[in-house]
Amino acid sequence: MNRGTGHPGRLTRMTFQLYDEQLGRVVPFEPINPPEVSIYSCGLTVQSAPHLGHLRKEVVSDVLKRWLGASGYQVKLVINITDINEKIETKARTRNIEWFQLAYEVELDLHQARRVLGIMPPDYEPRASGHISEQIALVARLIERGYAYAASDGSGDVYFDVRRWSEYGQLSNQSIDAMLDGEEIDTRGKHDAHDFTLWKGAKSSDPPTAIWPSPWGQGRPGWHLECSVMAVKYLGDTFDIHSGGLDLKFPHHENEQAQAHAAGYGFARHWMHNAFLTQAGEKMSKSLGNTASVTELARVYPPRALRLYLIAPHYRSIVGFSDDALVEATTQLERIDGFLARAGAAAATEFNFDALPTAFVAAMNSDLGTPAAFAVLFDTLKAGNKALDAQDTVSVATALRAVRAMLQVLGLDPYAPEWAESGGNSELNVLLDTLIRLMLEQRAAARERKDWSAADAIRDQLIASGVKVEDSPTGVRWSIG
RNA sequence: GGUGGAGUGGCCGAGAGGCGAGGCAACGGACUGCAAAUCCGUGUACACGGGUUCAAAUCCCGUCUCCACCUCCA
Repeated sequence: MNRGTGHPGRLTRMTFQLYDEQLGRVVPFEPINPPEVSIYSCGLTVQSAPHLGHLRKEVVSDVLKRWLGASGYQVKLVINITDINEKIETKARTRNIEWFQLAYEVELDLHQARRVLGIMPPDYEPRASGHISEQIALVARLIERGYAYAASDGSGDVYFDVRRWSEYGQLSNQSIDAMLDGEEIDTRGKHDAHDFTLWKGAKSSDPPTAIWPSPWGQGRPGWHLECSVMAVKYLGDTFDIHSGGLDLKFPHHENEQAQAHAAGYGFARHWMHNAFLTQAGEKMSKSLGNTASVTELARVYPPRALRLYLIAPHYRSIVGFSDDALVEATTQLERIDGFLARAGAAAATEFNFDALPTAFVAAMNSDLGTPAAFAVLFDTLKAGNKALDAQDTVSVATALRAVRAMLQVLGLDPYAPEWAESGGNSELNVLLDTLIRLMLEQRAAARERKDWSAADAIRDQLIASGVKVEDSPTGVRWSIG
């Protein structure tokens, strides 16, 4: 990525604002060690292929990273892989494979889905199973400090003592006494039903490859523990942003924070939660069975349209999934690409972030305000189109530079390397172009002799084959559409 | 029961006291041989009932409906 040299870093760096859930308003973002920014984003439990809702989270952290990068920060993004989970084991068993095989399979699916949507890989992607010793150390530390205890029922479990930690509930603004009692929860061995598991004693049904020795006997770490450990290990005791889906706010993030703070870590300075993708008004989730597969959708819609659809609404807004919305996103993308083509954009075109319109910068700085940012993009597109009509090449070039820079931030620039492979086989493209140009020459000849029916017949054939033909003062252009 | 969020024009989707974000669709016009693309124009939108104010989609009170979390979940 060409960051340019004189990007507006200094300006934007001071003014980026993020929504603070506890205060209910945006607050200035102040990194601990500028220009570095450390972000931990809760990753997938790799039990089945990711759906579009999961990818919304990925795309949000990708845009956040791109924006902070464009603003002059050096971003370190860590996204974990949760590969220790009973559902993974159960599913693997039904397929007669090991849990780690299934986990790895899904991890590869996730990577593929990221590539499809032009999401840059995180800077590191640790797996929970690779951090057992660190997790055991954290449990021991919490016991030592009096915030955790081994179960008295011989189960080998270790729990976090929520009543001993007075700030428990702070992140999600809940009090233990007001929470559901949860008669369903097996409270044996717990001081309080809300105490959560740090270490789970082994059960006879556990695969031998999924249990580890510990001071409390054979077992495995609890889910919440993994993230606390990996975040601290890779980003430090205190880091800038911790993000994830809204459903993780409680209990996962609450518990993560409780453990980390009780262990004496500063932990996350900002929490960021993205809202869900919904289907018919309900959260898209595996358990509801209303998920949309990324790879399947990518066969129907241009992948960049999927990405546009995911980032055009604000990250804290619920987004309703529908085919109509994806069709619309595709149309919007065509508007963008139409301008790029007419303005003569090419991979080699120079651009940098100085070209970003100030309104775009302001929008992005305001809690990653992508809706307003897209409004600026479309305004610029209109200005560029007008300049094109007026043959004002200077204004066209200005608009093009601005559009390219904005698309770069949004991860939608078709000439960026992440979309290069979606361009298909270049030899085939050259061949296709030659053939279509042949037909267009025949059409031009027919038009020359005012044989409209012959000219239109050629165009109709092309349209029927999925090739769009556009006449313009500077010549004919074709595109697949 | 607790916590948080939502209800905006045909549709999607912003905003959060005054001047109609943006997009898609539709209609009219310009351009075109005709189209396509592009541009110009066209909309008395803010769940309901009260209140505050010179001014309310935005603030206050009440009501209804919906969603999420409190259990594995982006």
